[in-house]
Amino acid sequence: MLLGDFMSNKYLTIYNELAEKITNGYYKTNDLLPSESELMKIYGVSRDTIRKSLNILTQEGYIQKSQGKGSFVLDINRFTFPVSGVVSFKELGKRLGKSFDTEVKVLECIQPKEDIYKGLNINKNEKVWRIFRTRKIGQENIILDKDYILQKFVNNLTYDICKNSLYEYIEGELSLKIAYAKKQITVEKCTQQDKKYLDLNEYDTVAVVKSYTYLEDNNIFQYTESRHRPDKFVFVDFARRNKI
Amino acid sequence: MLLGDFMSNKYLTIYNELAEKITNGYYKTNDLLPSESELMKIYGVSRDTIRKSLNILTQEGYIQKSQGKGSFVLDINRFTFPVSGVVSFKELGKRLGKSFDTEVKVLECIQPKEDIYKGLNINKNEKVWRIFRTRKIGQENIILDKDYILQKFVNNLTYDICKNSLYEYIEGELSLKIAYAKKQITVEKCTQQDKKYLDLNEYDTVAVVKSYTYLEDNNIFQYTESRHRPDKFVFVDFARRNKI
DNA sequence: AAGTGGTCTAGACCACGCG
DNA sequence: GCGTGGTCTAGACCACTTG
Repeated sequence: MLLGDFMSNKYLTIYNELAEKITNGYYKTNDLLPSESELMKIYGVSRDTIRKSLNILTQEGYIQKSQGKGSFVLDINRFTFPVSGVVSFKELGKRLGKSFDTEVKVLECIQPKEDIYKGLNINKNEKVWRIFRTRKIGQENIILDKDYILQKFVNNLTYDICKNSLYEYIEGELSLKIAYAKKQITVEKCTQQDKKYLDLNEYDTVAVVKSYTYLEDNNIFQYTESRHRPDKFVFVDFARRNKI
Repeated sequence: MLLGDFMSNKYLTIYNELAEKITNGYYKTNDLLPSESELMKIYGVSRDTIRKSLNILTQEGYIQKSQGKGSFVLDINRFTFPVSGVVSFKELGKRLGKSFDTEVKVLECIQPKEDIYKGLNINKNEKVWRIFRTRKIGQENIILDKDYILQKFVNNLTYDICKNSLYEYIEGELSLKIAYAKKQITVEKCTQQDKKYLDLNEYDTVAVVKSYTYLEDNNIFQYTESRHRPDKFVFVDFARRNKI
């Protein structure tokens, strides 16, 4: 299914509408959603289509189903910082209603060093874009993002694109389809580079989010290291228990 | 569906079998799984049942589907530390093939202080179990787990249960159904308590995972604070991009 | 053109909660 | 007993990839 086709999908349309109503407060925490058969009538679709929509709501933490009872609306606001999932910095700003200031420090197309090309599983000679950006909250530089993007997927990059939103350009203009990412969070001693680009004050460690991003065709596309001053770092996750 | 009923479910059985074959290496990274219609024949079930199994594999990061091509096996081993999801310490040890040493430091039933009962959304008078445990890797105490569990769900707790596995007791013996958890990861200055229970060496911060755990009937059940020495802390996440 | 996954439907039966 | 969600089936048509 395409991103740009404005949801010709029934189940995604219904998912979005229900999610919106939960976010709005039309359905409130601990309310029951209409039953599946009621939703069938409301939207004029089959039960399976309704169930697909409800499954996504469940997966995303909007509702909790209970056999014999119905679908309860969960409190989506207990944590208000939804960093989980593959989300870009600009999208994050939007969700939080704040604006962050991004500065592009480095933008170049290089043959990467060993640790990078090995991590990306490419050969030595393949070129990648190296992008360093700092993110300001208030007056202080809090986050340093180091991106490495395979050039074969993104021919041209400009300061403006990097300052605005890489993901917007990549998914919008280039219509590359980002599928999934593997992330790892650690705490590391800060480097000279961290000190150079960030206002670390008394801190001598940084919280580091390393992630590999993949496209729908299963090609690795990007490696990112996001380095945060510890006191401003938050990562939030909604996890369902794996049965079995 | 029950945990204890040995998967009378077709789609879970098939999911488990396929996941096992991927973990085994029977299906290798970048292989294509048999097509949906082949799997239908292999397992003698309908297409929807196969698709349910494949959806879970997709969700868990085992495979990536591609319209017109098939289902590719992903490299499940790029990160070998699957901490994501709701997983107990003992299960983690099993997956890593290591054994950790758990010591129960505090076990008592109390009326909690303000920050705890407010976080749990209960009233002042309700009793909770307070459990402090340290986890040793090698010779050093690396993790301090502080659990608060509502007493109304768990009447009796013993040192043995806490030392072995709380989750095993809760899901096995009491057959409470854990549904989901909300987690938050931050880095905090270490407290006197951290210094008391952990071998922090030169570190003056800890990585903190706070999580609220909920049952299938939507009741909050537990609050946990897991405090890690920064150099040994890793959190791994597999995230699919949210369309729309 | 043939094969793959993606969406949607209609109908059946089961398991659970509640009055 | 009734209504709820959970599982499973059979069949249809569409969209995409590959030869």
